[in-house]
Parts: sequence; structure tokens; C-alpha cells
Amino acid sequence: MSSPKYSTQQDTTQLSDYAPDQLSNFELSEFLTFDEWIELEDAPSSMASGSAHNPVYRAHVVGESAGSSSPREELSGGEGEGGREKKEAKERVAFKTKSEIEILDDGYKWRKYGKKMVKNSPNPRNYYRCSVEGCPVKKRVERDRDDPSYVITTYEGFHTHQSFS
DNA sequence: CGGTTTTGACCCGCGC
DNA sequence: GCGCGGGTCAAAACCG
Repeated sequence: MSSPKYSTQQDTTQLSDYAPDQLSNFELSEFLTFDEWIELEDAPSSMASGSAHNPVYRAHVVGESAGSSSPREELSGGEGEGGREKKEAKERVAFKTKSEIEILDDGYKWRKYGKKMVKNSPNPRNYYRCSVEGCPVKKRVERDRDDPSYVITTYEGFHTHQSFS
């Protein structure tokens, strides 16, 4: 509901610096299985102060640790179609970034489709989805429970179209 | 006008 | 068998 305090622009300068396209490729190329946050060393060359270390953590959550291999195939919801395709292993990449805003513009258009409160955390969980049709990419944004200053963005799936920067 | 957002309700899978 | 949790979708409202 509105976040009057949050400016539309904000100083997302540092945030926009990371290219989603490039980043995605990088991630896709590598199979990640990190159960912990890995600090990415950003090159804040443009950082005048330099002291502002942009803490970006990358973690790949494989989940599906034996057991639930098929969380959800498709939301039939009245769809009697028989064409069911096996879903490929959808990668789940979690990014932890220090930011006051959760809506970080990564170059893609996202449409919010749900908000849920997490038990154990006063922070709500936002669900975003790519506005582009055919893009099974989903984004989950949640604030760090320990550090509200940090935002955990979890990307699911992969974009099938070029990023519109 | 289009697109998007927002809240609630609904649904599914799994657990016990 | 039933309940819980999480996740998703839908309609309406709002914005640019």
C-alpha cells in the first residue's frame, strides 16, 4: 500500500548497475548449490566514497532436497488439457542485497501478484511475476528477518526474452 | 485507456 | 481424515 516515503527513484544507482541479462547468464552457466550466502565483490569503481560497500550476497537454493521434486506442475484450475510437460529443473537464485526498497529495477517488468505475511517475521513476503507472457520467471522478495535493512530477492525460472533495459 | 496494484479468498501438498 | 502452511488467482481500485 503505497509507500509514500519511498521515492520512485531512490539511489538505486548502484542497484541498476548489475545487469540482469549478464547476471542471469552467469548464473545459468553455473550450477549453484550454495546453502549459504556468498558475498559478491562488486566493483564500485563509480563509488566515490568507496566506503559504501555494496553488500550483495548470492545464494542458489536447490531446494527439492529429495522428496518434493514436483512442488507444483501447473495451476490447471479448470484446465482439462492433457498436454502436460515435464518441468525442467527450475533454478532458484536468491540474492541478498542491502536496500531499503524491495522493488529493485533489474531491467525487467514485474507484476506483483500477491503479498503474504510470514509467520515469525513482521515482514511481508511479496510475490512478483514477469509481465512478459511466456516468461515463467517468478520473483520473490522478502526482507531479511534478522536485518530488515537487507532484502532477499529470490528469482525463480529464467527469462525467455531479452531484458528491456 | 491500459496496465498495474491491492486484499481476500481459494487451492494444493503434506503432516500428523 | 483433517489441518496447516504456503502459494496462487481473482476482482476491484488506482495510476500514469
